[in-house]
Parts: sequence; structure tokens; C-alpha cells
Amino acid sequence: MSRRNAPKSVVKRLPVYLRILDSLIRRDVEIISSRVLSEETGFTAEQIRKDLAYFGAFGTRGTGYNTSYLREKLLRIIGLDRQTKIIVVGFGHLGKALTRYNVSKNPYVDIIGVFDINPEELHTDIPDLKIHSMEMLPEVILADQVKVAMITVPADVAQSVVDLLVDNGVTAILNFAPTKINVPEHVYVHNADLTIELQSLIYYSLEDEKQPEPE
Amino acid sequence: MSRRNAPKSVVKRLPVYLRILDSLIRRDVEIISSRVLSEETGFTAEQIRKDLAYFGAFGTRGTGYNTSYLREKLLRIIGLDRQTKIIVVGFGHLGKALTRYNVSKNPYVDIIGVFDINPEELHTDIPDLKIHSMEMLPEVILADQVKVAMITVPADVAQSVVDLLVDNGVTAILNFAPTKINVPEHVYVHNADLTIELQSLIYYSLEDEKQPEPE
DNA sequence: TATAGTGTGTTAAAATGATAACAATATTTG
DNA sequence: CAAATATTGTTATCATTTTAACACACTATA
Repeated sequence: MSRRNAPKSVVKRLPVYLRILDSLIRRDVEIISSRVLSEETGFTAEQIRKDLAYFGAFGTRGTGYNTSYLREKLLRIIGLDRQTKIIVVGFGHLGKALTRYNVSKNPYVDIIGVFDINPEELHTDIPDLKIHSMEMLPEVILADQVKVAMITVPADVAQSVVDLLVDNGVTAILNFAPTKINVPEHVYVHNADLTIELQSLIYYSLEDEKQPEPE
Repeated sequence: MSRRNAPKSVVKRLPVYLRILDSLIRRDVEIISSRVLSEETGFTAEQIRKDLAYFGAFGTRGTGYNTSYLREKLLRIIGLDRQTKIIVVGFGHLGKALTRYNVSKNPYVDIIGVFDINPEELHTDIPDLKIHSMEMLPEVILADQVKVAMITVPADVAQSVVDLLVDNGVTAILNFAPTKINVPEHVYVHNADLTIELQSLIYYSLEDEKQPEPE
């Protein structure tokens, strides 16, 4: 089960498959075909089969996929077979919303702490959540061997926060700050810049051709 | 200046260029080369030139791009030359965070209203923001000819909300609900499922090869 | 006003990703 | 138990996207 050579586009679809499987298992569905999976996910059946083929052969020809078995395999492939420890840096409104959302809806991750420059001014109703000052960052990361971080800090401090994270062993960052950040080769950054998503969406809201310019 | 044939991947980079140009103009930089733009954005210079070429020729050979001129062109291409009217459906923590963020940081859009099933229980410190009940949706959309919506509602009601939006003329939807939604051909949906982003990130946090299974 | 230098725009090649076709294998049915 | 049906896994084809190459245009300078 090699993980190395799967395209990014494939990896981004795996959690979608996982979610559908979770839902099917809750409904006591035991066998599922790629065609039905296709209807549930919106991806084509061919694409689903090819995506899974990057990691192995998990189905039975003529029958389909066992939902529980495929789920187990996907969990292992994605790396969710053990709960992943995560930190959130920046506990403004977005950081708070993301934290709350994942604590309640994402059983595969464990947000072990959040960080902010002035933790004493903040409070939260999220149970068991610790709000740390930035000075505590290295200590907490090292203690729990945290590899994954979400950052929702202002653009002008994003790079310094990222440097701090990387220095202490973080290898994957979900960046909500509206700025490009530089990291070493071995660190993976995914930019989730919501302003940019919204702006590129506006492009598609304008139907058909623009008028040629008056010049 | 045709807009029809530009790939999605290109369209998603345009707002990044725009942001960098805004920043350059604030610093009184008047001319910029694709190479310097490359350093600022993280995309290659070749890619930037090719991206722009989908829409026209905006630079001067031997010199570079005039920042203000290119900004104007990009605004027009993306459709940000007039402020875009937007609504947000679902005013939970995520909806609130997104609304606040765009009101304060995204001058190109105008969030004209937010909707929630129980608006009377909600309150906000965002100035000039109206919280409507869901019943008001058609009226508000039609009155302001709204084409763009963000939805942050629970998964189980997402499809019905989307149907309502589409029926009233919305043509572009930024979907934060963790579910697939079906829309007619002419409507564009961008899924911004933050759980999925996070889970696919975890894949990359595990360095190198997984152990082969004991089997 | 020719020449060297710089940097765009366009065309060509390579890489990546998606779609389609089909052979292999299981299940069901008469 | 043979034939028909269903569905995977794999290989081949096609489309898209990125990278590279280079001709063309402008600027500065002597």
C-alpha cells in the first residue's frame, strides 16, 4: 500500500469517500458499488475505482466494496487510523469557529490546544479546550509531538508563526491567513484563503461573455 | 477580452495576483515584472504570463506590467469592478466569522444580508448588517438581484437551501456544508469543506512510506 | 541610430489528470 | 452447471494544465 505516488487530486477525494462510507455504515449498508458511490459523491465510478487503485485492490469483482473494510483501509491510507493531534494558532472568530466545528463534528482529529497572543482576554465555552499564550507553543508541540497545525492569524505575522511551527516539528499546515508562506521542502502547506475562494467564485457568477472593451 | 475559455486553475490564481497588486500599489510600486510577481505569489513567472494571456496582453515587452493598469484589468476580468452583492445563509459561528471577515477585509464584496432559521435569537456587533429569517430569502435576493451566496448551514438542510437560492436566481454558491449539493448546469458551486481540507492535510503530515500491512 | 539588455506574449513540448474501454472475476439464474 | 449478469482493476486514450523555449518589442546607452 504505497502512499507516495498518489496525485494531490486523488488525496483530496479520499476524505469524501470516507464520509460517504461513514454514512452508509450508519445506515447498515454492507456492500456498495462504485456506481452507487459515484451517485453519492458526485465523482464518476471510473474515477473512484482508479483513485482506490493507487493504494491497492479493496473490492470484489462482480460484487463491489465492503463498506466497513474499505473504510478501515481509507482510514489507514489517509492516516486517520489513530486520532491526529492538532493545534490551532489564532483564536479570533475564524479560529474559534474552526475549533468548535472540528471538536464537535470531526472525530478523527483531536485539537489539543489553541494559541493566541493574548489568551487572558479570550474565553470559550468549548469543554476541555486549553487556550495557551504563544510562548507555550514549542513546549506543547514537543510534548505531544504535534505534526499538524491550522493557522488563522493576521497576514503580517503568519510567516513568523509558521517559522516557529516548523522549527518545532510541524510538517503540515492549513493556512487561513491571506498571504503566501514559505516553508522547507518537507513541510506541506495547504492554503485555504476564503477571500480568494469567494473572489474566484464571483468570476463564475457572471454568465457568458464580457463586453469587449471600448478601448 | 474573452472570459469563456480560461481554465479553473487559472481563475483561482487571479485573485492572488490582485492581492499582490493591491499591496504593491500601496507601496507606490508602479512597474512589476512577472519574475518579481512570481516571488511574491509563489507561482512561476511563465505561469503568470500565460495566465494573463488568456485574457489579453496587459504588459509592455522589455519593461513589465503597470501595477495600476493590470489591477484595473484584473478587476474587470474577475468581475470585481463593481462591488458584488452577496448573502450568507446560516449565521452560526462559521457564518458569523466569514461575514465579519469579508465585511472588514474584502472591499470588493458587499454582504447585504444574512439569513438564519431563528434570527431573533441571534445578534451581532457587525454594523449595518441585517439578520433575516429564511422566509425573507426570495424577497431579498430578488430585490437586490443577488447572484452569489455563501452557505454555512447543516448538511441535512443544505440541498433545500440551495434549491431555494437557485430558484430565486443565485448562480454561484460557496458551500461550506459538508455534503454534496446538486444544482442545474448554469449554477457554479465551489465546495469549501474544511473538514476535508484538514483530513487530506493529515495525509501529508505522515512522512514517507507507510509500513506494508501485516496481512 | 545601432546595439545590448530586459521582459512580454506565443507557440511547442512535457507532465499530469480524467475518461473510456475492456479483461478478469464473482454472483445469480434457469 | 452453463450462461447471463454484475462489477472490479487495469490498461489505453484523451483532455487539461504546466513547463519550457523563443521570437518579438521596448528601453537605455554610447
